[in-house]
Amino acid sequence: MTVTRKSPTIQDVAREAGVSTATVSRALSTPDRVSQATRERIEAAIAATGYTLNQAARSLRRQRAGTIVMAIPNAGNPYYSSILDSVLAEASSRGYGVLVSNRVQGDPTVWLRDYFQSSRADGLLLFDLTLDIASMRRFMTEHGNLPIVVVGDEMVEPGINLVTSDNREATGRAVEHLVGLGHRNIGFVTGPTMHDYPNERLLGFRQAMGRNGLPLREDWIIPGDHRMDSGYRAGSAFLTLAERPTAMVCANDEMAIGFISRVQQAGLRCPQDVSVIGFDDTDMAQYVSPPLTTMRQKRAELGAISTAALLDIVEGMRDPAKPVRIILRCDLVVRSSTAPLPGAAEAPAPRLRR
Amino acid sequence: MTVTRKSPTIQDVAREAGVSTATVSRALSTPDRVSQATRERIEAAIAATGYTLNQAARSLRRQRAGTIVMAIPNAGNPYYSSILDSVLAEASSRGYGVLVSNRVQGDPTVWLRDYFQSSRADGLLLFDLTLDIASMRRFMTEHGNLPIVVVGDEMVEPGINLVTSDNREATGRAVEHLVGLGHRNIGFVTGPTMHDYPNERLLGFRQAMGRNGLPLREDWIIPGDHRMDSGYRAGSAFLTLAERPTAMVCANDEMAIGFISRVQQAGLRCPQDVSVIGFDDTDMAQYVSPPLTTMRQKRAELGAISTAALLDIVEGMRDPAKPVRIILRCDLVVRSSTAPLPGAAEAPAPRLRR
DNA sequence: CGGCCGCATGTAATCGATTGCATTTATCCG
DNA sequence: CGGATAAATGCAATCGATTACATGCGGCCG
Repeated sequence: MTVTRKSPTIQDVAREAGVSTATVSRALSTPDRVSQATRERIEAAIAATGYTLNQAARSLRRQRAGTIVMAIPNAGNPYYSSILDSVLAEASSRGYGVLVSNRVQGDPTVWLRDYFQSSRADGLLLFDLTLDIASMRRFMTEHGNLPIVVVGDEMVEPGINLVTSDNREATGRAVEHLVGLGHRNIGFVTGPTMHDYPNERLLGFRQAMGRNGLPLREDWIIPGDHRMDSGYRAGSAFLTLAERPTAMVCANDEMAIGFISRVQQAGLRCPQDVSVIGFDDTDMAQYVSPPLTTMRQKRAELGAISTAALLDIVEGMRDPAKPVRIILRCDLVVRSSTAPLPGAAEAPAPRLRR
Repeated sequence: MTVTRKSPTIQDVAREAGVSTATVSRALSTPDRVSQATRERIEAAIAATGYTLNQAARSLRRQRAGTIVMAIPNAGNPYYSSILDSVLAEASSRGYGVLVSNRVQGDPTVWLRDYFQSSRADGLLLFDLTLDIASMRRFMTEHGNLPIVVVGDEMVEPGINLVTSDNREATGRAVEHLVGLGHRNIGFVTGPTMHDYPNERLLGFRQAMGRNGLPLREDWIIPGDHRMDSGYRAGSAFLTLAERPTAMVCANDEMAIGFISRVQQAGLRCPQDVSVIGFDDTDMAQYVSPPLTTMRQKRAELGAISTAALLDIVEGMRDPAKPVRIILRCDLVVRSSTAPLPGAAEAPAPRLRR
C-alpha cells in the first residue's frame, strides 16, 4: 500500500522501548548518561520502528541547524568543484548538510539574514572576499556569535579564521623553477586586484625577482583578471613588446592557457620560444597542449580542513580566542610548458632572434 | 555591545503591530487573508524589529523543509558546476535552500532517510542514475510522497519526472554536420554504458550512419568512459587502426579533448588530418586548441527547468498524475576541430598521406 | 541504622510558527 | 431594521525533540 505512513517519532521509540522520550533523547545525544541496558533496548526500538530524528524539531529546540553555508562567487567556475567535493564529504561525515550559496550580490547582510537569523545554518565557509567582510562579521557576532572561516584568500584583518595557500611563497618558487632552467627575463600576468591572493602572488613574484637579482621590468607585468581571455589578451600584449621575456609566470592556469593559445596562434612555440608556468593546477592543466607546468593548490585539503575547522568551532571544540590560521603549501608540478632557456647553463647568452 | 541579541520572533512582531501572532503568520503566508491596513502595520513592524522567520519552526509545523536535495555523482566534475549555478538561482529565487549531496554510494535509501525522513528536504533532483531508482521511488512514495525529478538522463521507466536533452537526435545532427563537410568514414568514442544517455548517443550515431548510408564499422566504435584519459586512450586505439576514419564523434567534450591531444602528439593535425566533434560544450571546449566543435547541452536550462518543475510539484502546483517530461534540444556549435574533408565536394578523393 | 550522594530516569516546559475553530465586525438584502 | 453571510482576526493546540528540575533507588560511611 502506498498510503503515506507517518514517520515514527521519538514517542514511538519511547513506547516501544518502555522508557520516556527524555531517555531516548539522551541515548541519542549523550549516550553515557544512559545505562547500558536501556541504551540497548532503545537501539533495538529504533531499529524496530525505523526511527530517524526530525531535524526541524531538533533545530528548533537546540537553536542550531545542523547545516553550514558555503558561499562562493561563481559555482560555474570549475575551480570550486573539487573544493565543493571535499567540503561535502567532510560535512556529511560529521552529520551536517551544506547549503551552497552562489554569487551573492549587494549588501551581504540581507542574505546572511536569510540563512542565519532564521537559524537555517550554523556557520559560514566564505570563499568570496569581494564582500564586505567587516559588516558580515558584525552581523554574525550579533546573531549568536556564528563563526566564519575564510578560505583561499589572504586577510590582513586579525582575528579571522583563515585557511589558505602560501600564494606568495609559491609564486616565488615558480620564479625559481624558471631561474633554475636558466631564465633571467621573466614576466608576469596578474590577477584581479580586488582580491588579496592575486596580489600576494604578484608580491611573491616581485620579491623572488629581487631576491634572485633579476631585472624587474614593469612593462613585463601584464594585467589580467584570472579569466582565460584575459590571458589571451595578455598574449597579445606580450607579442607587441619590443623586447620580450623568455618566460612568463601567470597568476592562474586559465590565463596561462589563454596566453599560450594566443602566442601559438602567432606562430611562437611553447616552451621553445617562451616558457609559461601557471597556478592552481586545475583539471584542465594536464590536458592542454603543451601540458602546463603549474603550482598546485591543494584544493581538496583546503575544503576539508576549512570545513573541519568550521565545525569544530560550531561545536565549541575550539577556543574562539585563538583564530584558525592554516596556510597550505603549494606543490610545483612540472609538465611541458617550461623548458631550459636555449643555450643557457654555461653562459647567460644574449637572447637569440630566431 | 557584542552581547548576543536574541532574534526577534513572530511574537515580537505581533506585539509591535498590535495584532496576534496568527495574523502575522497569515500576513506572511497568505497575505490576501489579511486586510490591507493590518498588512501594512505588520510590514512596518517587521521592518522595525528586523524579524525573519525561523525556518526550523516553520518546517516543524508545516512538515516541510523549504529545502531540496541535489544529488550528483561527482561534484568534482565541472559539467555540474553551471548546472549547480542555475539550480541554486532558481531555488533561492523561490525561497528554497539547496543541499548538495555528492557521490552517494551503496543502498540509496539509507541516505535518503537522512535527508527526507528527518524532514530536512522536500524533494530530490537526481542527476545520478547509477542508483537503484526503483527502491528510491518506493522510499519517497512511502514518506509523504516526496517528488523526484531526474535530470539529464533518459529513463525507460514510465511515470517518472524527467528533464533532459535530446541526446540521440543531437548525436545524429553531429554526424550530419560531418557528412555535410564531406566525411563518409566516421568513428565514435562511446561513454560509460551504465548510464542511459551515453547509450542514446551511441544509438543516435548508429541510426544517423544508417540513415545516411554510411559504413558502420564496429572497429571504429571505440569504448570510453567520458573521462579525458579514456579519450586519450581512444586516440591511441585510433592510431593503431589500419584504416582510419576521417572524422570522429566523441560522446563528450572531455574525451574529444583527450583524443585530440593524443593524435596531435603523434603528429596528426586536427582538423586537417581528422575532424573531431564533441558533446556538451563544456567551458573548456572553446579554449582548447583547436577550439572544439560540439553539440551544446543547455545546461543552465536543464538546471533551472528541472528545479522549477520540482518546486512546482512540491508546492502542489502540478497534477501529480501527469509526470513532467521535458526534452531540450541541443545546439550545434561549430568551431575549428571539424573541417571539410580535403578534396571532397567534387569527388570523394582517397585520403592523402601528408 | 540513618543520612547523604550520585546515577538513571521521568515530568513537563519550551523552542517559534501554523492553522482549525471560534469570535468579532462589516456588509448586504429582503 | 433584522438577520444572514462574508471577511478579518484571535485563541490555543500542535509539530517533535531537548533539557532543567524532580524523583527514586542503591550503596556507602560513620
